[in-house]
Amino acid sequence: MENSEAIALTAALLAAAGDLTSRINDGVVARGFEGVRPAHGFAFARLAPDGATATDLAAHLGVTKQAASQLVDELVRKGYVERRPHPADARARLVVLTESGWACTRAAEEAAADAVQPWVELLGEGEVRVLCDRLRRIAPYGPLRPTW
Amino acid sequence: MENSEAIALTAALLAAAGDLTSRINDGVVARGFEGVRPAHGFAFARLAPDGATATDLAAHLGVTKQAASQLVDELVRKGYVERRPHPADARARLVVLTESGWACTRAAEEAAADAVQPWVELLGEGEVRVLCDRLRRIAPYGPLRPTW
DNA sequence: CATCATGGTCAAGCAGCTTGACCGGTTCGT
DNA sequence: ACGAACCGGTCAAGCTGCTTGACCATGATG
Repeated sequence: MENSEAIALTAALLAAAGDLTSRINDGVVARGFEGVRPAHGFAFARLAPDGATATDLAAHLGVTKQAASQLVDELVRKGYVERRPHPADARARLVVLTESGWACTRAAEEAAADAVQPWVELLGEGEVRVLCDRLRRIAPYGPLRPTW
Repeated sequence: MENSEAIALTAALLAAAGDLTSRINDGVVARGFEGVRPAHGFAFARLAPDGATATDLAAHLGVTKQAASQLVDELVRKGYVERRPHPADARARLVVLTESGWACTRAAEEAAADAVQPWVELLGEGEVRVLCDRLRRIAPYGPLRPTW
């Protein structure tokens, strides 16, 4: 594979990812959730199943625990999450979604579905699914880090 | 397509893009170009053909012209680009790559090829090419904006 | 030639992150 | 059981890369 093709692939990947991300974010905002940033979405993804500690979140987002804690502060202020005492460790605090946080998460999923809609129309549902499969086989799925 | 699949696709896309980007950056640094960030790569991509003005660059990167100008300052300081008088507009300055800038660009292409290598081994060259084609048909290829 | 648009710069400020120091609770070795 | 090291969380200070706002000089337009 030629070098320039590799660059083109990277650019296409970034453009696609950026496009989807900003569309989803716009969709969430349009559904009435103000002041949410894409980073919050990634936090929600980690918090949704059973909650998580700030340190867990930090590892997941690829930032320091202080940064994660600040992000949690912000989400608390906006009413999307709350801190509860951790059932098994008195040092830790379990961060869980509030009802509003769950609503926002659902909104994000709807917005995501809307955002991929044009792709489905262009490539067909099967192709999109294949695309997704390929990507998931490739991407190590580590911490989500801001890449530039 | 289910909502949760759309989210999974987005996550996979972001993970893949982030993975590639950071690998390329690491590869460039490993080739001896210090202090380069992924953002510089996007600037190089715009500057490479015939140079560009700071305002062009700003539009391409999705930032203000002041931010673009600061980025150019940084690249000048590091010796990768230089500002020349614009041949057709006395207000403007044409930013062009120096020899070192060209070397860095070539290094980035090599690093990109290396970064994609595991994908090729996993999916085969044809599949990767198809993947790339799909993405390019989808992504509007607008300004490259930091997405979160 | 008056007016407005455009490329660029200077200056100030801010958001989101980092590093460093620290406290209280937990875990482990002996 | 007890001291040492470890770990989750917070406070505080600082930095980087960006933004907004004001401004100047040149170019385009009626």
